[in-house]
Amino acid sequence: MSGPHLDKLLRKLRSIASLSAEDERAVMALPVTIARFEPQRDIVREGDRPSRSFLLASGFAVGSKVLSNGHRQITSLYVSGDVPDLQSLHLDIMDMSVIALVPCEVAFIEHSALRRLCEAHTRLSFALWRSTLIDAAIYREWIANVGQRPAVDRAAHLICEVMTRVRALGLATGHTTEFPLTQSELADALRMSTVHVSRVVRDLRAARLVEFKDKRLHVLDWDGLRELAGFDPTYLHLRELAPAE
Amino acid sequence: MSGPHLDKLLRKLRSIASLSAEDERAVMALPVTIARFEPQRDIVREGDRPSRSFLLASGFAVGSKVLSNGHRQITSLYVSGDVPDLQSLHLDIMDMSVIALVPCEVAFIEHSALRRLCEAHTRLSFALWRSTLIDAAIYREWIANVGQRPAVDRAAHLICEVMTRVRALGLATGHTTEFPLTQSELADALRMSTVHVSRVVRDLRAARLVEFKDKRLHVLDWDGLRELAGFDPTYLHLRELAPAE
DNA sequence: CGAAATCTTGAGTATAATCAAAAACGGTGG
DNA sequence: CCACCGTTTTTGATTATACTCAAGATTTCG
Repeated sequence: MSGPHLDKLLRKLRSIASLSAEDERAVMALPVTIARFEPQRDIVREGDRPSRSFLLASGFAVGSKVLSNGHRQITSLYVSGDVPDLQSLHLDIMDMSVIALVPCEVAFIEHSALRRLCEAHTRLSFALWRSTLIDAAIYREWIANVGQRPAVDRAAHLICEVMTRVRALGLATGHTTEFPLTQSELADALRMSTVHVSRVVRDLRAARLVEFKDKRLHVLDWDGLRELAGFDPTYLHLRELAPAE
Repeated sequence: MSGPHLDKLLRKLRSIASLSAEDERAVMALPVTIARFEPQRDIVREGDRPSRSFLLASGFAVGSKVLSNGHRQITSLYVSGDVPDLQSLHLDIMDMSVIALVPCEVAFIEHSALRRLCEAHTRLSFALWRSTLIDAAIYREWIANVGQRPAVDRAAHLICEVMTRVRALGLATGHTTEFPLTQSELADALRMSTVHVSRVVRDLRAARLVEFKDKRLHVLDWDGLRELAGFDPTYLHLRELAPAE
């Protein structure tokens, strides 16, 4: 069952690597199982030992870890085209959960099929490896963001990252995109209380940098936001950065 | 020029994957260039485009990012056996620097040689990929640590991680190991001021959990420290966790 | 429309930052 | 070995950023 779902994966891989026609055919030939997850449902859970990975074909999801003190940290955001648990191909146990924020279409791909693909197509294997390395680069930036930026800059940086990523995948119209995080979820991503998120968002709005409406994000002043955040997209390792406007 | 340096790489790979005799021979046959870096020297720099990766054969290094606001975040710690910039095999530009904290012996390995190795030995390719995925898992945990734990727990968690990693590599004697970070460097890793690190370290000492002396770390009460930190080593994805004592 | 969730605002507080200065340490050369 | 220098660590006092608590407004959704 291929269909339009694997298109999303191709689009993602093309944004970070160059593939041959043969590579693309091999990707499109992957057998997948389609499933749908409602908001707040776990797609995989910390502690699971998956025998397959999944492509997020549509929707919006987050990766999260719950600590022994009960606090939750959101470690990553996923949009359509991402393969949030590709790591499970080589790591047996999940050390985070992936949670749907909106209704998500998901295409499961058996690890065995992925392994065969990697063994037969070195360039594709390297492209998938590269994809996981970019995930790691994003984690590094998040450590720095969560660690060293003041609250407003931190929020601005997250917004810059999301906007750059969705634009690279052609998922944004101008500087507007889906952004279904509640302020409580933003708080868990940005190590802030929900109260403080509310104030920070108010400040960003007052500075006429961004606007939130209907679970969508509008960046009104990209250059201003980028400067506030100190955002440099190098760490996203995109093949060609989408033009700023 | 192989020699004892590549032994360290083998030991590391064995701690996270199982290799055939043939795989091990192929690793030992890698051509390397040996270099030595003095404390505080950059081994690679943010913005570099390396044509080789390096094995840290001995010493202790950190990965760090400097933000536009001038603050520095240490994103990772590296001990002998680690290949801190293995990512550069598939990511052209460095998004962090790696800095020696003590005199470090380094074995450079050309990317071309690594690529040939991966193409010829699928199992080794997967082991190296796995190694980068474990790095990513550690980043995830750091995001959670920096984001959601109070200062003392945060420091305790970092110490637990280091101790577990060096013990898995056989680099510790009991619960004592090399630990050359100054409090200022700890501050950059744990998002604390140096003043606060001093107080936190005093508290850990007062609780008779750890002791620092001669750039070495002694864990006096492993279970107490682990409990304080809420430390669960799952995310390190070690093949067999070294026994706690 | 009503109930639940989310967001906003204000007031008081806590954790950790900053500032400042002194003590301890580590390496170097006399 | 010891005196000296720069670095690192410690301690105290003050301040700031962001948290908690609490209540009210708004939005979302069945």
